[in-house]
Amino acid sequence: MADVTRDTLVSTLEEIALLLELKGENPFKTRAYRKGADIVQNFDGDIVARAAEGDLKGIKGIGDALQQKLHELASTGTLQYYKNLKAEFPPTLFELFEVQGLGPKKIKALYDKLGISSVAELKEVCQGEEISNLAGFGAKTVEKILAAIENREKFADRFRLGEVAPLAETLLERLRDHPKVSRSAIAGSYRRSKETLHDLDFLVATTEPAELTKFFTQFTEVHEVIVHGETKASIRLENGLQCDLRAVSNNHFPFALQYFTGSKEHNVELRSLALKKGLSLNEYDFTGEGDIPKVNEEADIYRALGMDWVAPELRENRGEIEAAQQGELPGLVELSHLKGTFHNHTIASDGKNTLEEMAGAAKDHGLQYLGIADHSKSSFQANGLDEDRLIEQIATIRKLNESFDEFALIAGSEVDILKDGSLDFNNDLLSQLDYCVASVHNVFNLPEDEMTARLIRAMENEHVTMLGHLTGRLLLRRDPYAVNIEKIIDCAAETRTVIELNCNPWRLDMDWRWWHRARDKGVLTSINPDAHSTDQLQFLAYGTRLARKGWLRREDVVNCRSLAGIREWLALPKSKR
DNA sequence: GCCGTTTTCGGCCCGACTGTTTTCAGTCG
Repeated sequence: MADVTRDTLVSTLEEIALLLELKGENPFKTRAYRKGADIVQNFDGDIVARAAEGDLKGIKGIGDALQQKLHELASTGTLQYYKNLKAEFPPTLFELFEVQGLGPKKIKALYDKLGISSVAELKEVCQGEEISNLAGFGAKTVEKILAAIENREKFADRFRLGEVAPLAETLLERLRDHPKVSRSAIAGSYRRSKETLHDLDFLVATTEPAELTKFFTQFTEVHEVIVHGETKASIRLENGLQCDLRAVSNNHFPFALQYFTGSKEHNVELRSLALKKGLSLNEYDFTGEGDIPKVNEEADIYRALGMDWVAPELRENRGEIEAAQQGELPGLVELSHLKGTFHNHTIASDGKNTLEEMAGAAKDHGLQYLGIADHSKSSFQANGLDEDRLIEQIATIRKLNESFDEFALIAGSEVDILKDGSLDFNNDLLSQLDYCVASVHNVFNLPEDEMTARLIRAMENEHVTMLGHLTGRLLLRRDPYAVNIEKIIDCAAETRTVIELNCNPWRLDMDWRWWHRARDKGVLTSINPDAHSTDQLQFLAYGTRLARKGWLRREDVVNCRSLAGIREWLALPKSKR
């Protein structure tokens, strides 16, 4: 039987939705599959196991038909309904959905009338005369399709949060500084702190919307203007990133901010709550028969619906609405709560800065302590330290600490977890350290049960304080290695091993979707930048955003403790932490 | 295909923008 993962279920439902669209099926049926895919994607729990056991009753949005199909897929590895649908169209046809401006109707027309079933064929036909005979495909449409094909080849579809954040803030500042702008924000998945983004959604409050959309399309970074209207414009920047601007009145701003922040699922819930109160909610206003609540800022909208304001990071329809109604939203961790951090490198291994420079940078960030965790000897590609060099580094750190006032370096190691789960250093040496981060840096391709056992063995070591970058993923580059995260969380709770939240924008690992569950089992985290240079301490900001997204509070994050507090905590036997 | 404190049938979000359609369809978010 094929290995069915959550991703298998999600992508199958999404493909069914596309196929049904191509067949011109009832759009609401299509939507039901797409919604189902979303529910499976975001389900908090082992949805694959539940599907395999046929235990999907009571999940809103997954009715009888989807339950049956998910069960068949999870328990047998295939889905006949999907196979039959898929057989009706050539497999390459799906590529066409990646071309901006092409939807199901146009793709169907291209396929039915001209037999186009791939991007290569589309490109060819667009360069000839034949396509102009097709209704709805005029000269401009053809030109746009060719440009979209070129963009698809040239630009990425998604971007890492850390890769767009500096640019996003620069552009926002430019809008904010415009004299006709009274309020401004970036909404969308950027505001929700998703780990990767498709686009940026800018929003301004202004009395002169047309002037602002024009201003926006004239930014020097613009590669092309995709749309440009009176109140809305879309541009593509030179790096391929799409940016949208909505210009609204000051009164509409809170509604637009709420609406364009999403997520879509969160908003659907909010609108249905509004309806129950006799109010209709859209991106501009409340409307309705009775009293219309006064709204000056976003929080007023939530208040009017009888709930607390929900931090944008939580707006994924994963329980935040119920919590907000009951006044039970968590007090989320903030960047300013961090008093120190672990997992940082120096020139001793593959870092760019010395101990002294890293310490100075940490102090500049207002931190009271900085944990040093250079690589261990097996990571020879990273110039990992052997036993002698590590012992020397510990001594250097102890000595340096005598020169600090109200600051300390904490001596650790990022010790490799070897293939069998044993560690790169023996316990004698590990016991001389203040703490230890254990990470996998090689043999990524073990079967899931072996990889899980490997990590569990490492966590069972009393000297392992925390697990580094749990899945080894590199966002948009390398998939996570196979590991049973539920079992790792259970083991972390039992062995009192901290799971790191690695802040490197390429990693952001463990994934935010697991933190709420881990937290509820008593697992602690450490927000670690994995800094290889002084400037990478800034990654703490990304990690904090993702920790918030995972519902984490100050008390769930060990490096929110003061220097005195963390020393006390580290001095405890692991089982008492 | 999903759902139900107005419904087990009849609804299901809709506005902005573009292109080609002489009054609106398709796409996107």
